[in-house]
Amino acid sequence: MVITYELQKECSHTGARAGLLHTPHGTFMTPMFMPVGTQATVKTMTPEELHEMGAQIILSNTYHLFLRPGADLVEEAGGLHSFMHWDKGILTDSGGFQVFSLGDLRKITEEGVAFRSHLDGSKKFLSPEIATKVQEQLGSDIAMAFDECIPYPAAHDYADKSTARTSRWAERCRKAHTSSKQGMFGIVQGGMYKDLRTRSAKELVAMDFDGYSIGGLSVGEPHELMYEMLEHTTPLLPTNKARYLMGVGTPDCLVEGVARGVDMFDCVYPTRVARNGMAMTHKGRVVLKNATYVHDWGPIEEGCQCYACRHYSRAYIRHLYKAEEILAFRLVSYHNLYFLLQFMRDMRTAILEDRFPAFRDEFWSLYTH
RNA sequence: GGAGGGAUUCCCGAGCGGCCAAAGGGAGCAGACUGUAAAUCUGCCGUCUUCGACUUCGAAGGUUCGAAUCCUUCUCCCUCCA
Repeated sequence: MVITYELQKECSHTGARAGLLHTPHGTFMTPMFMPVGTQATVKTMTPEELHEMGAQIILSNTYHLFLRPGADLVEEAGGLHSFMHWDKGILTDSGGFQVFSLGDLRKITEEGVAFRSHLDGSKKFLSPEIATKVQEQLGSDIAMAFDECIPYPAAHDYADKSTARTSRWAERCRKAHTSSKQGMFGIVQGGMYKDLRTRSAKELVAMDFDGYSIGGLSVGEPHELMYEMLEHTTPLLPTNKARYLMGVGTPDCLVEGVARGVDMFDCVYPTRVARNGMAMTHKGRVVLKNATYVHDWGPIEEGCQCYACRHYSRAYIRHLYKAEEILAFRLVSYHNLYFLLQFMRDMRTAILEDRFPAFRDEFWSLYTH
């Protein structure tokens, strides 16, 4: 198997676990956060910077790269790693999320999904087989099965049919996948229904993927509901494989996800929010654009060792935002990613030292919002 | 010296008798953002405690039921002719 998970330590009070994920591009520590680089770039960050902040695996996206520049071109470049100059892990999302987010631009059938390109309106088609093929061409370390991310709220009947289809699609992906240099994860769906989550998990586990992700969460439902679904789902997954909660990236959800046995996360949140003027800290959000920071000469977060915090004040960064200077986006993207990456490292250490519950309590005592 | 044009709420700029507290931008302020159609989107933006009331459209007078819009004078800007 190309991708393997090695469990190192389980928390004695929660489901939290620390482990190692072995991939063709290195062994990475879990729990981990994966920065998102949809279009073969983590917006505004160079690979050197990602390295420096301790990023291990980054995400990229099948749908977006399929449309532009096209899988053939990336293949011609020698795959995504060499195309974008990143020598660590890459996980490619299958395009399943775009099935969910592109709304009217797409039409789902048993065969696959017909898209209207958001770039030029042209007709495109993605199926389990095509998504798999494209990901093989991209050459990521981990490919994701092509799924449908169910919106929230969704009726049981719809969620039922959609989840069953996602399973059939997963089976097709499994069959279509031939690469020996790439692993593939299955995606558990089921909406907010436990019976469907159970069925989905069982069906996927039977297909023996290299890891399992939990999809269709963090789509607008209350956090408590997401935690409940997670709590129900992770125990259904094998302990010797990695579990990946897709699309989650605020610190509160990360701790609670880890507490429920999740090993991997990804999210656009830190980078998107950075471009919109907000920094993430242990105390919660800091909206750097706000007038309160005009004369604030302290760093984004006191004690943070990131490049931005070591050299720049909130007042300066606020000025950069107001002047629409690109450096603001870079500095805060750097900080937010660093913050989450460090946060995951701290969690991992706490798990290894068997003090995760205390870590979690301390986190909640500081965090607001 | 002569002939025109113009002064609008923080800025630019529409309005040219009632539907105007006054379009639209910008700036400012605040909020949202969770497998990225996102350097995006939303709200507020004269004062007062909401309905509503009150004070505003260079200044002062005037016409009118009613004026940012019409008239008179004044102040300041701009263009052209000498």
